[in-house]
Amino acid sequence: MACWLMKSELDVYPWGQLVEDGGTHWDGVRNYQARNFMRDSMKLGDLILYYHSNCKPPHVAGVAKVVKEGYPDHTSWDPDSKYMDPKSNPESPRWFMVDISPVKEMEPVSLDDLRKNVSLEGMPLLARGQRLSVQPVEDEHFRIICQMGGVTPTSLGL
DNA sequence: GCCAACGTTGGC
DNA sequence: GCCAACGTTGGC
Repeated sequence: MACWLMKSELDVYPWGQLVEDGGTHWDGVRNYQARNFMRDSMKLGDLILYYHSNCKPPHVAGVAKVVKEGYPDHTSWDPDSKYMDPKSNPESPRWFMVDISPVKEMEPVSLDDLRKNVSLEGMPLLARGQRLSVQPVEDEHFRIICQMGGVTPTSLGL
């Protein structure tokens, strides 16, 4: 099983909304690297750190999991969607998404706390200038962040 | 609100 | 295929 981190802007789709909805399809990603992860790499049951960006402070808010593997993002050919891409269509979809569901809420772990933890050095999230909205997380880093948020990794099967 | 970083676009 | 211009992300 692989581990991931997904960013959501706090005022766009917060963790609480994911919990309320019971899950969601992760539409609207329009970056090739992120798309490739969702289309090719994310597998059923993979765990995800749910990260709130564009807020003070930015933080990890919970753990989610993949409940449906990559499939075409239909909003990419929906003329009413702000994510519409004229180069995508049902016959030749350009963009993909996965479905995720909440697993466990955690005590917020701020970006600053992540930066202070030397065990997390090398995490892509902490690299200068990075802005990938879907990114892989090493298992060990995942476990550490869970613990920082008061969640026991073994309770997640890690 | 600023701006650094970086991805994409499009002229050549 | 290069690269300047432009748009977006996202921390600060």
